[in-house]
Amino acid sequence: MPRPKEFNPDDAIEKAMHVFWHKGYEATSMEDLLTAMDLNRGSLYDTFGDKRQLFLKVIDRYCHGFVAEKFLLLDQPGPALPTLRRFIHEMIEGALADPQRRGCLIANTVMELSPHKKEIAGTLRQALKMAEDTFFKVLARAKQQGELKHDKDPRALARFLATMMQGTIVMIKAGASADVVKQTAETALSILN
Amino acid sequence: MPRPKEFNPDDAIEKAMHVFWHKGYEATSMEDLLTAMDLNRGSLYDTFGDKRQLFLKVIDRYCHGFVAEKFLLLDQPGPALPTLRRFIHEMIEGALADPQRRGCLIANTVMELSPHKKEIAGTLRQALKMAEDTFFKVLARAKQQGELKHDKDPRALARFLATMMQGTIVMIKAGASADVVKQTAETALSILN
DNA sequence: TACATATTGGAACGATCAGTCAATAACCTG
DNA sequence: CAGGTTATTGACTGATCGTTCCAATATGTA
Repeated sequence: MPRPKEFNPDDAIEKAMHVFWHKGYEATSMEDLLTAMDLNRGSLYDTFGDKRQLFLKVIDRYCHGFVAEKFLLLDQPGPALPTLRRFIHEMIEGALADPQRRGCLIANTVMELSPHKKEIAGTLRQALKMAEDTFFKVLARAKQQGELKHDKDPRALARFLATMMQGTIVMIKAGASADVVKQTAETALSILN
Repeated sequence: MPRPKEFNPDDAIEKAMHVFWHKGYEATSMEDLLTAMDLNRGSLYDTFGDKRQLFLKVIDRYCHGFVAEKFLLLDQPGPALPTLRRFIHEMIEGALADPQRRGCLIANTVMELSPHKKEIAGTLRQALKMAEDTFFKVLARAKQQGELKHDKDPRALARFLATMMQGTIVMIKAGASADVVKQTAETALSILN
């Protein structure tokens, strides 16, 4: 049996995630990653492969270990619409609370890389689809429970909410004030009435 | 009087714009720009300064000579809401028709650079504010002309539309289908009813 | 004709880029 | 303790980055 690693690969991935999240893919250098992850070139390349492979792992980690967990809140039983409203609200509060205003790593990557790198575009589409589907489930439940009028289309509303969420991220990154962002979200949510 | 330039600086800026629009700021090299603009290093640096200054000129050009012109459509007299709907529709058609799905240079730059580069963030915020204000004007006019119910808030709706527009751009860059994008826009516009 | 300036093409700058490699150190098993 | 295996380390690669500079050439005006 070999010598064990001196670092935790999961922790290292998470540290790399924050760098990519902050600076974007192109602007992040291996030097940045090495210092942030606090390991040496050899260890990084041996463990995670090159920059592209590391980034794919980071994206995967962000989607499954960071975003998915928050969307779990929407799967709880009980009143659906209040839960949905609370979720949106918390998402916005979280994005506003980040002093760096990094927004969403998925949206950032969509904007930076999606048109060029096909392999990663698939993963990103999948993540957005997951968000849409989760919205759909909670909206369908809301309709079933009589919280949503009969003429509302849960699928269309889910797509609308997903799109609105991305737009909100853009506005937050652009420096919009908290008040304006929240008011705009309320306007958007009024479509559920 | 000196020898005149052999190239049209405006055309050169526009060519540079398309490169930045396609690849983003960081991923665009001076080499890319030189070949696209079809001029030499000396000419480029003498005329436009360094990469950062050139990019600022590009952004300015995009905002004033590319976007502003399209928003002029909203200033026409007559029925306001149909004009607004047509504008949104055309914006989406244009973005979908671009085979490269480059989205919006302003949104791209907000996502890539806004949190880091303060000087450019101001220009971007200004551009987004212009969009919001133009939406506001047309919505205020709609309300005045009785096309919009009395309980609707033009300012809130304008911010909503601006945010929705950005979200739509993200979805288009993420590869959403034309049908879904248009349906989602219709859902968003139903808020005006 | 002569001066002034722009273009051209390329050489070269230091810095940084992503990635490689071999020597060294640390650990586990036997 | 010894032998084997792997992690760590830091120097090193070639390529590319943005930028500067220069000498040669071309073209306008005075």
